[in-house]
Amino acid sequence: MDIDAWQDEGMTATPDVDRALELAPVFKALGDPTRVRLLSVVAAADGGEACVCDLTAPVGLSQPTVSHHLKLLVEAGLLTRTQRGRWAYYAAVPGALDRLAESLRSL
Amino acid sequence: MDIDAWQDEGMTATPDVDRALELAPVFKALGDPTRVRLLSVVAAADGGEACVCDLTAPVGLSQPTVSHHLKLLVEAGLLTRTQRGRWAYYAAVPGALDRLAESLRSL
DNA sequence: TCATCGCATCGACATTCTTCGATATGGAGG
DNA sequence: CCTCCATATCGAAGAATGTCGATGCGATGA
Repeated sequence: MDIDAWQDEGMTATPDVDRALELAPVFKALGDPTRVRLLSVVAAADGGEACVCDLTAPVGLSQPTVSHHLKLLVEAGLLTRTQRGRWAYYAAVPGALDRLAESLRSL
Repeated sequence: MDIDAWQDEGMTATPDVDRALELAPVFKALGDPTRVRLLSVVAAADGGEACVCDLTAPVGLSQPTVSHHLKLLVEAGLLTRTQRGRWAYYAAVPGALDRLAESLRSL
């Protein structure tokens, strides 16, 4: 990568690069209509949480695909996963979107 | 697609789907560190605009690659392109990021 | 008019992503 | 235990993405 090249030259990455590198993956997680929709459905769900079985129908995709997208959203720090009984409940991370919006405004 | 399936069943797409479909492409444009960086460099540039020749060095990529990323950012409605002489000047679309941040907060 | 400069486009390649069906895992209940 | 049920993981296929060198194109200046 270019950044590695910089570091090979003994230079330290600028704050701009650091912020871009930590911001882009979150945006990438939001870069799919299905995931934006999942986020929206989860946030609007009763109690602020929903299990996978409640999410497959709204997005119209198979269960494995929905589980995959949910995993990406968790890895991006936008959703949490808690297992209760045999169900996995997904909920929005409080303030995550607000913090992201703030980073966006000060970009 | 799933949405087509819904429409085949005589259902109209919900506002959620519409918003996800118009929001996701913009987030996808921000889903690459290089493009986040380009946006930042352009915004911080003198006069709020920069030509391609000023942008290749900061991101450490080839000129065709930078032009490609800039095109994506323009298509996403985040940058404008104006040609003056033989230079192409890119500038941030005023308020675009703020509007995006707003959509994000009300997601 | 012709050479040059800045940038866009093209063609190609490797990588990543989206999606699915099939299968594994693990908790609940009989 | 053994069987269901809800999810996760796996493996694969097709599409999309990031990157580059080579080339095309419009504008400038000699």
